[in-house]
Amino acid sequence: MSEKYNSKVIEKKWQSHWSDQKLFESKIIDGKKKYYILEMFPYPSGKIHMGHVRNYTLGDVIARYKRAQGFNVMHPMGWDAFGLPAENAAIENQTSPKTWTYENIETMKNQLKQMGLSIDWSREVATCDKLYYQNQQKLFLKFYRKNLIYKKESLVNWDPTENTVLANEQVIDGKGWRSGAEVEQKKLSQWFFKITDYADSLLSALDKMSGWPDKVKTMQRNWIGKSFGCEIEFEVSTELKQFNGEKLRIFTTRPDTIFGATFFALSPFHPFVDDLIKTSKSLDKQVSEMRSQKISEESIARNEKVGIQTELFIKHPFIENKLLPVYIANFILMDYGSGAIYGCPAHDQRDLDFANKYNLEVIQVINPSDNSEFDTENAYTGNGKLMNSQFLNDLSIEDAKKEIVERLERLNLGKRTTNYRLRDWGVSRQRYWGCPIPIMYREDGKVVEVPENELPLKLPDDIDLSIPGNPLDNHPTWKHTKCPETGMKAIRETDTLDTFVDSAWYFLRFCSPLESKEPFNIDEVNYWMPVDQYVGGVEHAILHLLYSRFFTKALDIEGIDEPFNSLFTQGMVCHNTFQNESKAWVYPNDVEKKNSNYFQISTGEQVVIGEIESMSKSKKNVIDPESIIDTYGADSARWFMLSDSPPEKDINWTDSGIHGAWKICQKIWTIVKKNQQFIEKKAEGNVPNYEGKDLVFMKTIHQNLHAITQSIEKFQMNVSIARVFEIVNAISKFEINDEKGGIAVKEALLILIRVIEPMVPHLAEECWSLIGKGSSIANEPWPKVDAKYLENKEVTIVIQINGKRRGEVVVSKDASEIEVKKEMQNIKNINDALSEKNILKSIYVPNKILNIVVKA
RNA sequence: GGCCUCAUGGCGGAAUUGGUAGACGCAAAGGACUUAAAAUCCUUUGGGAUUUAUUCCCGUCCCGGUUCGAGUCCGGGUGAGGCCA
Repeated sequence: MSEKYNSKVIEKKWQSHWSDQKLFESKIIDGKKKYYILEMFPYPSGKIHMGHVRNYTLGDVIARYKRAQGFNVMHPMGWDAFGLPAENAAIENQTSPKTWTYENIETMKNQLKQMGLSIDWSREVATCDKLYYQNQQKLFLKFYRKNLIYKKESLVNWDPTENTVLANEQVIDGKGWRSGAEVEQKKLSQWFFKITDYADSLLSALDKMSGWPDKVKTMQRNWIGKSFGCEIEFEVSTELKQFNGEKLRIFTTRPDTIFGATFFALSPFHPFVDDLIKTSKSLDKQVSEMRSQKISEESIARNEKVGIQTELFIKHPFIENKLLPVYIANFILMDYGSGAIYGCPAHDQRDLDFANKYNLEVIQVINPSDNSEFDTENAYTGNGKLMNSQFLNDLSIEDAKKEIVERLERLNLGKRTTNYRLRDWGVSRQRYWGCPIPIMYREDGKVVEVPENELPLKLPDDIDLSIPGNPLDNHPTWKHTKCPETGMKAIRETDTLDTFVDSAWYFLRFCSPLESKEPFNIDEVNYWMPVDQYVGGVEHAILHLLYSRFFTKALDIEGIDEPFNSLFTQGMVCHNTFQNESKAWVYPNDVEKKNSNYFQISTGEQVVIGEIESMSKSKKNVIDPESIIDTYGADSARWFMLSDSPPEKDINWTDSGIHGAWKICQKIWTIVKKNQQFIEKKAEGNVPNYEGKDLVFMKTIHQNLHAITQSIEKFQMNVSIARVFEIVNAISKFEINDEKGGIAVKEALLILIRVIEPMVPHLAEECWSLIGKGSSIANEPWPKVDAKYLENKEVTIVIQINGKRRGEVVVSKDASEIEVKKEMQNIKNINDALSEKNILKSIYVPNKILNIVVKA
């Protein structure tokens, strides 16, 4: 019994066994119900971290559980392998993005294998493989021909020192991350996917997606941001004669407040402003200053609203001779609506803040229904009746909206519209390590597709990343080509695609990863799609998931409207941060606790314990899964990830947690070992009718089996782990008195070993072979709950008096209220409580509770 | 600032969706085994009171409401977290 479970040896053994047997490779099996489980594929950044361990363990539990339930499970894995970090790493390490990426894939694949995941590695794809991006280029052309892709001018973050476009994450406090230079907003011609064509369908489908968390659906709804309102055209009136009489269009959701309009505001990025700044040097300067500040919805809501007054005025369409001053204001987004508004300070907080700052008129046009006083600091946005509004007076807001829109339409000044917050998806990246865009620009000015038979349009290997700018553009020869049709000279598109494009269809590619003619094989897709369960981080709640949904809809595959049937978003893995005296971050495994202070082991320096944050390389608060797996085993790591906290919540990594996980693995192995020969001896035989404590024992086992099954279905892995503990505790406490007891323990152990397999598969396999079962437990079906153990002949009824628990009685199942009351009379406590009281009524919930309402 | 989510012992968290609050684990304390420690096993563990038992009072962030009955539903507040290209 002193022998210990050696995870290192045993885990290796079973991993080779699974791989030799090709146990988890999947193919179409007609007539068998499929189950496609997918976890978000990782970016090959170097090594896996605890977040991956959690994500993939959760997915693996589902994969193995569904397999046991008799599903034909597909559980693939791949690599989101294009992206900026590879270019940075390549510069840093004097290597190429390709070498760096493939080396990381190799490392991380080995680490994932060490975790014992039931992955079908025969379906592995990497988005940087030319077979993958070749097909992506075909999809690009397909969408291009469907008019779902177009080019337009759009703003980018421009680093003037490095002459380079920066990604959002490379802009820190408005400065370039490497150069420290002030980042400018520069206009560049870029490719866009017309996701807005699908705005309505992406929005309305959410209502039917019951397998998605409400939180994610809400985020997507808000992101799409559908609103009803109208467009109104206003006429400019000014001394500047080139602008006089020009038309400006606005979008508003509150056309009813038009009589409260007291000013007009344009986004600094409005095309009109481009012309306006040409008229004045000082205006030009002020506007470019305003343009350099990044505008987000958050900053608009929080920051001070400032404006630049222009020489323009706007004619009010319904009030004769009324002119509204036109400002260029920092709180107007060019991307939302039409980049212009009229301001109605009385009933919009931003407008009121602005009006107060510039002493603009405030005209109340809504008479509050709650009779609240008119307030010059807080805009009234509630319900009410119109006032000060000519023909709209006394109408409700809804009626006023209808009336004004009708009038505007009749006068040809405006029209009813639906507006979306969602913008088209800009996919151009001025980078090397991405999918090349299969387009060329011919010398006659025509934009031409690269013909399909010339695909893949490959990335060149000989690039120089040390030169600032776009490496493909800098390459001496790559971009120069000829139009295959006309022989004319042409320049290739040197931008590459956003990596979100790569991940917008990988789940389709997994269905037929080796298909060479087309992006995917339609028969395979028809069998496997949609993904039954998708598991990943909530940080992808919007972009990745929305883009994937867009791709799926745009591909127009019959019968497949949505890619992911069910979605589960797991929480992050967190850990304390540590900083030494020079404020440098210190790895937690380099920290020891002495008394109540913390010290860095390598230097002896005292360190300060910081916030508990999501594990990230930059703050070094990472625990290396490799050393954990080495010390405690993959099963312990998996167990820890599943136990205690609900999967959707963030967890803190603790040493005591992993130690506890290791202990229970040892304990399970010990009790199986203890009963090993016994089980073999009593190997077969009919299940007896249990009585007495044997029956109580079997009830405990089956009730917990039932609970484990239910909680896995509900993604409550922490609860199923708790129930496994109860089974283990019950078995180790159980005393075998006779042959029946022995059979009961055998039955219990077989259930235990089967149900732990999704969580700790190596341990389960080892126990399974220990008790003389052949083959792999992964092929065994999930144990069936025997209903007879769930029913009780007797139930405990709680007796309440005035809602307070005063005792309990044990009666036969479905006993009547009269029986319960009869039984109740034997309880002194209750009799005391009822004496000299008037019983007003009693509420009886069969098999649960009896509540007696009394009055003194 | 807007939208969304959450709040239960020393800690992570359960609670059949309105019906015995605190399952299970961790930590802690006491005991057994041991020369000792580790490991393992057993016991106790929300707070308080007392007549120490089928006992009573309080208790799920705070205030109020609905209900025979609220951790769970409704209104208001406080605090924490997420998202806002």
